[in-house]
Amino acid sequence: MPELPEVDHIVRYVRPRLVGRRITTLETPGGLPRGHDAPGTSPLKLVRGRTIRAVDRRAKLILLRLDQRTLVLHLKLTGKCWIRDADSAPAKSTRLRLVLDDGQALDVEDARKLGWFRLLEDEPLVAMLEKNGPEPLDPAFTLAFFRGLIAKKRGRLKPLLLDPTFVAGIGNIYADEVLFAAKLHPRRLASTLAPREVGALHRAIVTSLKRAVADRTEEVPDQTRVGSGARGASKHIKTRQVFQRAGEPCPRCGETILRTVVATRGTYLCPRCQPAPGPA
DNA sequence: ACATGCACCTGGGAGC
DNA sequence: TGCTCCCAGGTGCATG
Repeated sequence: MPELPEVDHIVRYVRPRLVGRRITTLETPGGLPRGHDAPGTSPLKLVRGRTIRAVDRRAKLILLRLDQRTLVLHLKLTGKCWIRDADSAPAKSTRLRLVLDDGQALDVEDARKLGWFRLLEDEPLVAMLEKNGPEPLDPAFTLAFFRGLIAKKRGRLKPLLLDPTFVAGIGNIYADEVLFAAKLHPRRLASTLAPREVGALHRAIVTSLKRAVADRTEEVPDQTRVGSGARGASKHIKTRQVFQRAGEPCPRCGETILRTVVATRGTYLCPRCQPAPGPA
């Protein structure tokens, strides 16, 4: 489900409710994703009795810092996090419930079971985090830095933006929003960008993500869909210029927004603002 | 080394 | 109501 702004929002929501709390029990009411052992036999059992010292985000990962170790959560496409009363009935798709010493619980739900969680010591944690690309909202993500990154790339822009080792945190929604903001077609080759287009792309990445983070100010994140399913839209659809808006007018020029497929992913664009590259 | 496309899962909506 | 088909916001890995 979530990309950088959504994961960031979830972290801001759970952090004050988790930091300083001790985990008393670990439950897996809806069954674990593939590859996970039962908690009684896996390293996950080691979370019991530990105190949550901090909650951080890196890329789309949620990091629950415990004593000595870190519980890493990846929500993938359909993962959600809720703070619930520990007495409440868990949702059907609850993969993990961490019961806390104040009677609350952290529920991790994931209908498609694509997400995962792992308890890691510092060394493997650092190795895992290093595989992610740079954080686009970090002050170090300057235009000069970005020029160096993209100079080595030749592929099409959409799959490049979706590559988590290129830049962290961008998914299918923000890839389309970024390319629209930069007025670049998703099939443009990175190697064909003029210097001012690289500048526009850099600016679009930073401003689109910053705005999405700043928009998410409610205390409890919107992790639901209205109308739901694949075509469902969260209430933040208002902040989207093109994504899932096929058939609607472009907010910039009024041309009809198109849906197409690029690198197997549904892709939305304005054909006038984002002219297609030549056949070559 | 780099680019591409599919596999991994399940569920919801549309159309018949 | 109950099919069947299509779609889904991520990423690791096999394949060119």
